Amino acid sequence: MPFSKVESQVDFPALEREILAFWDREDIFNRLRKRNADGPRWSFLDGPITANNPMGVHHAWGRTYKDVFQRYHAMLGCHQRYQNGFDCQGLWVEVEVEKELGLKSKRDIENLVPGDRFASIDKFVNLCKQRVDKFARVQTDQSIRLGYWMDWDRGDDWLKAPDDRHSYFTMSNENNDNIWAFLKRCHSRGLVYKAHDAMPWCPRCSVGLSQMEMAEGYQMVAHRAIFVKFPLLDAPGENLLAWTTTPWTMTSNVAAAVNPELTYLQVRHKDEIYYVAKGAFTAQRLEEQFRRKEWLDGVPRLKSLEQMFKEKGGFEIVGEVPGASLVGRRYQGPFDDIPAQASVGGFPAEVARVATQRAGGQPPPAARDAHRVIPWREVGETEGTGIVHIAPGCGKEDFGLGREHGLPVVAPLDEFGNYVEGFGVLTGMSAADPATAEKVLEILQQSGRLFASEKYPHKYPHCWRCKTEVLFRLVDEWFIGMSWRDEIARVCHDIRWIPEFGLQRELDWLKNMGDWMISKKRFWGLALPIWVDEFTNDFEVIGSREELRARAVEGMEALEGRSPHKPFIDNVKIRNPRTGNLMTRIPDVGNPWLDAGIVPFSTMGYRTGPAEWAKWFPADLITECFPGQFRNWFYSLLAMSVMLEDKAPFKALLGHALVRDQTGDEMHKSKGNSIPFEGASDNGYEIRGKDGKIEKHPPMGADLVRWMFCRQNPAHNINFGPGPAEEIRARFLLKLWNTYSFLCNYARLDGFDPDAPAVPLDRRPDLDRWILSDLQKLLSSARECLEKYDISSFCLEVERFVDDKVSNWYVRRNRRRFWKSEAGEDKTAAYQTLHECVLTLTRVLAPFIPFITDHMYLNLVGEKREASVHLTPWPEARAELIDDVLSDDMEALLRLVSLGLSARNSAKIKVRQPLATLRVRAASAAEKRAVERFADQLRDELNIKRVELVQDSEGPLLRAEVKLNLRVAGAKLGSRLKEAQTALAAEDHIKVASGVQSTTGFVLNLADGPETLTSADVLITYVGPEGWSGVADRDTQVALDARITPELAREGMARDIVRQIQDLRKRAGLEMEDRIALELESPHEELAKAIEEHRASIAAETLTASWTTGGTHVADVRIDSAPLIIRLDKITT
RNA sequence: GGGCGUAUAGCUCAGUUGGCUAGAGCGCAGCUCUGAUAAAGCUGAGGUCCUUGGUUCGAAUCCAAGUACGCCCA
Repeated sequence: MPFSKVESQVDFPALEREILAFWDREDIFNRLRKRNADGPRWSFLDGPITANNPMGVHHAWGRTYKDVFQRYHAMLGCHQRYQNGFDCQGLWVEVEVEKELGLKSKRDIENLVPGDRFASIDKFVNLCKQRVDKFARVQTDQSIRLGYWMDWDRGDDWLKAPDDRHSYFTMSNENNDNIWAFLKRCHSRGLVYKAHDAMPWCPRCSVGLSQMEMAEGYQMVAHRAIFVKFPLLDAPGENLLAWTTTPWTMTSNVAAAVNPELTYLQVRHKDEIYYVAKGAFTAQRLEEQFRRKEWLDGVPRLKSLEQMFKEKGGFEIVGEVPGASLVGRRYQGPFDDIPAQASVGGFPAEVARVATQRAGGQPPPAARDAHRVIPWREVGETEGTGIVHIAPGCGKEDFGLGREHGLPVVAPLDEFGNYVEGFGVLTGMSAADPATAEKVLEILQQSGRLFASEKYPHKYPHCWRCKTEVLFRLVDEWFIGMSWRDEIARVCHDIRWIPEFGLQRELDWLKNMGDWMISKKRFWGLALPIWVDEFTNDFEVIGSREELRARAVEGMEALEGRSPHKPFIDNVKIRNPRTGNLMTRIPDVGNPWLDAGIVPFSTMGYRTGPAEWAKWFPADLITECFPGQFRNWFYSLLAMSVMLEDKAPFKALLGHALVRDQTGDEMHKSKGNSIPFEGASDNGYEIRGKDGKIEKHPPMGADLVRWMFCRQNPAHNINFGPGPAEEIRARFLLKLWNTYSFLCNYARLDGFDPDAPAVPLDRRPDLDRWILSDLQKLLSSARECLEKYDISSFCLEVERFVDDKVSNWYVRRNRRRFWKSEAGEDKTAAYQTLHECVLTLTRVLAPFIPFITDHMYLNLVGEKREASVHLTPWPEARAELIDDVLSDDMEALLRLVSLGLSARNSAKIKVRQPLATLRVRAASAAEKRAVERFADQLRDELNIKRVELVQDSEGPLLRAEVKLNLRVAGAKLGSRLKEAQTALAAEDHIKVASGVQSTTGFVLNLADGPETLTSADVLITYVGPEGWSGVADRDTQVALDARITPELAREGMARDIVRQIQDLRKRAGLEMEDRIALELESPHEELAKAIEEHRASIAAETLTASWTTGGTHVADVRIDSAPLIIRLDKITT
């Protein structure tokens, strides 16, 4: 039985929980999948979510999109995979597990089981796996609550191995094998290589950071910057003046770089000469940042070099030389007495060995013998001295320059960021420790090499996970050469990027990126399948577990039945076919974007069922949060797919921006402005406002959260919070709900049968045919928008349809058709029309707000029904119902009503007071038709007796009256104001009115010259004939007869009386259909007369069955200040 | 330094291939309606469509330069 009573107060979260239970109980999702099993395929590929913490409300944006498009395609009958993905491996999980265990460093992990490194790593890796499982479960439950329909793991599924679950896990064996195959393919093209490089390195995590990771962690910090003297060997008393923000790297100085194109000054100061770039000497360093307050507290404004020289006792500029003339000059380094500087070929020994090998057996000189000036065009004059200290073991560019110029490398740090042996008193000290910088300063001070020091604020990279400052350290890492980037760029053009600028972003990244560093010196991750012969440096890349099994000569037994993770895989050895030596796997794990990028292959059966795979590849759509992913997931997806198949792995990409708080600030747990998912869905949540006060807010429910994301333009950040939520709830969800509840509650009372034969369209009134026509238009646009993946446009259109059209016009105009007591075709038509609108809305909105729509659907349908709205087919527009002329006419009517109300407003007569006549001068054919065809609507809506259409031949209906706006025009005209007033009065006001509103303004000629008036200078009123109120909008004019005759006044009183009676009925607790006995009593003559005149209509409006005296419910009210006593009683029959 | 994006009412944002007097919501002011009622509606005030130049009969829209902000890269 449809139409159970609908309360207007609704608890959406509770309703949603009931629907969740219903879906579960009735197995709706699986019924849907079964129904679509033979349908055309629609391939969605889920980007794996990091299973490391519970979801926040920001995760719901992308997940809502994912669900919307899958549900939409399900309604179209498409067969889908519904596979969610979890990203499992990587440093972020390790860091959280470390935190849980209270570990401080990599060494602590290796000593987790004291004294047993193997067991320690095994234990740690297992804890990482457990953490992933734990949060994958949490996120699964949260996603289910969001209404996200995927093939979720439930109950015992969680006991299965990752490979056997419904969601995919990037730690699975299948994922691993596919990545191995990818790497082998890269190796077969000669792209895999190992390199020494000075890389950004986190001393806490003991791990190198890739280019993509480093980009995430820039923070403003102040470093001790130093100006150091490099005495030139060929000219005693002359110094290069070098500058650095990383004093610890001075120990490893090898060269100094100048820009050969710049001019350098010779500055004499205390009997010595200093070389400094000319522009750098006087540069007001970081002055701009200082002024913009991009600064740090406690850091003084920087001094120019000139100022420093002056303060230290004055200077004299004695010459200028081109930078090129400095190139090649040799100097004495700042730390030449330490052993590391004296080591031939570089330092430490391994570095010297590799360099010697590279140079064909001839070792480079020791660093202290290599100091000279090298040219570098990148050297600038805006910071420092224009002379850059080069330490190839401590910086990326330095390393590159060193290689270019054949310089030795001095690498000072171990994996914890401490100086190794060979650095004198500094050995054992941490480069990250500010005290070390002070020690370096002290040493340079003592040796007379320190010219000056300062605190220098700048953006410096930090470890994006643990926020530790990054150091640059010489390491050997494994890379995939990206010389084939053009192949990737080519397929980018095959993809539909939404927003479109995505393509440009991706191409930009591809153009600028370096080689892909794929190794990580950590524990929890993909085991890189690279086996090395330590004696010859031969290496091999293994392409699968089967291949490894075939090649393994030891350690394989222990790996069988285990996932290919550390530490067991580390014991597997293979033999070098060339030398017969044992080959050992490199200890590194892989970059986690390898894990995520392979999923178009690993999750669709690339290795195991190529025929099936080909049916799902490439995916029709992926959708993720934009920022970051161009260099992360999108990049790895594209790279891996191009390497394996030379094809884009997806056809369309829908990206969205970030979730901000409702004031536009970034959400942070620490700021107290982030919203946990459960808080938004069910529990309510607290946020800290800008004033620091904590406010509690009720839950929004999943549908509201979803709708807020759906209606948002994906290219823009969303300001999310209780304010916008409440606004959208009131404006859209409640409007929809109120309309639905209006329909149900009346349909219930009237016993409306939704399955009864339809009243033919030509027998339904214009209003019915209009709303049905506009409904069809909405449906076509729904289809169009969804095919373009543009849901925000559609959502905004639905909001307008529900609010402006259905709720505010159709229902309001038709209320009486539902109220009237007699049944009949007109009433049935009204019900059928509104029912169709609301029912169709539930279907078209089902993908977006799946809970509310299903609840509504189930209460709206009769015998002809599916078990759930989600089992209904997508509603297609019926072209035969579209009537464009009718839509135009209705729009014209709305405009005329609005003008009429404006006219009433300016006459200050309330709508309840009936008036005699409205005259309309129409500006368009549609308006003319509207006046004729909808005269009854106009009369009713504006409470007037008569509507007249003025013919064009009758001339204008209104006169414009223009007066100077004294406040504005007075300021402009001054003493000429009086004259202007007179002159203006003499002008044709119609012409003035149109003149001031044009772009040129209206020119008024005054005694001492013309004055141009604009619309701001005047007040324009449109006036009708005496006693009429007129309003104009563009060329449409309406005039309202504002004269209230005594008859009209009494009729107005009668309406007021009705309202007061209705009010009393309600206060007396009567039901809508209850009949009453009524008494009206007033000593006021006109009021009494009004009662007598309108007794019949009052009775009809208020369901008065008899007139009596002495009712029990009494109200003492005033009608236009005239006293009235109302007494009534419910009649019980 | 390079690339991409954004700039429209006090706030948040729509504005299609260039087209009449640039719109909405919130907020503000004044009202109204009243059996969808702890709901709803109307009217109004409020705009240098970032600036300058160009193309055009016509520019918020297209082009160029500049400014500011955001993101990415170096």
